[in-house]
Amino acid sequence: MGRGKIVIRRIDNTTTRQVTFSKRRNGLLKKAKELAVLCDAEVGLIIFSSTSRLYDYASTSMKSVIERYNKTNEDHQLTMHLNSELKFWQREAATLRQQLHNLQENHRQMMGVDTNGLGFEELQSLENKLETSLHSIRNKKVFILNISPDQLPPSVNLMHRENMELYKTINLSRHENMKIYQKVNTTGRQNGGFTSSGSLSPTSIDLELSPPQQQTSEMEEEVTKLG
Amino acid sequence: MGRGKIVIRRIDNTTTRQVTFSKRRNGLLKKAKELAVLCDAEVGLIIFSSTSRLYDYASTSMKSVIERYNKTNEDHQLTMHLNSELKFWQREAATLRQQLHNLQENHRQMMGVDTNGLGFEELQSLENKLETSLHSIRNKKVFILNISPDQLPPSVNLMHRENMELYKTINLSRHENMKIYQKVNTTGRQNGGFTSSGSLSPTSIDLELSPPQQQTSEMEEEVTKLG
DNA sequence: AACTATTTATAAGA
DNA sequence: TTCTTATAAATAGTT
Repeated sequence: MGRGKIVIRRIDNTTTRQVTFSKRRNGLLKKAKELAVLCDAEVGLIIFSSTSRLYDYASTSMKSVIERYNKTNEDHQLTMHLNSELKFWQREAATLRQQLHNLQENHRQMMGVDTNGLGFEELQSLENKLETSLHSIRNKKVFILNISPDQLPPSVNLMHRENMELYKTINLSRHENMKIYQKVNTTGRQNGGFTSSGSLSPTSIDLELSPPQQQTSEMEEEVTKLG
Repeated sequence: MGRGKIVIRRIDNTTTRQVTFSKRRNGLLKKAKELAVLCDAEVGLIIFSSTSRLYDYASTSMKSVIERYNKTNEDHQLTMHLNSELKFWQREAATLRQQLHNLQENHRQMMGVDTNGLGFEELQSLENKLETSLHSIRNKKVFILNISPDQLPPSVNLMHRENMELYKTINLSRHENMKIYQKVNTTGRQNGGFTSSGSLSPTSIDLELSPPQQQTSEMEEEVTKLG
């Protein structure tokens, strides 16, 4: 805004630079004042010339402006910090919620509830898992019983034998069911109409004890804990 | 610089004020940047809107600008303080110098030197002062002598009596001089040609002792100190 | 947020 | 530094 247009870069000529500094400094100070008055703003302006001379303006007082600035800055930094922390915990909560949900679903399926959406193969897999789990648990129990059969009441030993018989019977029926399924489901595999309802579901039978199959090292570790 | 000229006072209309704030704030920030770049200056600008929102610009960093400002301000305040202190002591020195000068002049006059610029009346006044002073001093001396005349060597008592006689003689001659002056100087009073030179000046006679005129309470106070 | 008639700022020259 | 002036830039009021 003058006789000629200029590009905004450092003015090389010292005299010109100083003259321009003087003019623009006054212009800037004037406009700072105007903004403060017109718009009811608190304004602080500090200018150091290249020769280190100070020129300043503050609508209230520089002390007040700087203190307010520092306070605002502190608040801002605190806000930013709290914000990032908040986001971290929100993400953490979302992850945990997801994990919880997965676990709940898994648990419901393990408990034989909410298995309508599962195909046979999935049910089979679930059954196998439960079987494995049951075996493991039974083994542990049997192991404990074997350690001190004499210390248990005779009624328990009786029950044990009784259950062994029942287990054998059930195991046989399971193998039969398997054969039937393999005959029916020679080709298609997706949701072949089999559900976990009725007497065909092995998981619905509530077994308490397993036959006395000895299991190994893992169990011995448990024994040391129990001893 | 717009469709109409405006006066620089708070804009009452809220919307207009906010719009103007937005425009002028941007303009101010732009000009602050331009000044910093064009003139190689360090600039810091802090603006709080009336709604307490912060807008700021610093050519280096606000921290740097504020630190430099505080440092400069400290230096400035220190300079101001030293300056005022300097001025105080300069004034103090001038006062003392003046007092010293006055006292020196007075002393010279009391000593009978540099009395050329004085008129007769002034000389008379000076003489009276010296007389009074002499009386006072003599009284004190006499008082001391009267306290313990036996403790002094006989030569001092002799001198005392001798001086008493001399004092009477001189006193008489002084009164004669006074009469002569009053005859000569019946009308004019300003520097009537009389100076402190020659045998007419009573102050040039060196008297040591006064006649034994008793003086009062003031002297008794002095005695207690001497005792 | 854009537009534009004006005012204002200022670059260059004296 | 200060003044002048042609011109660039900013912006007040309007759409």
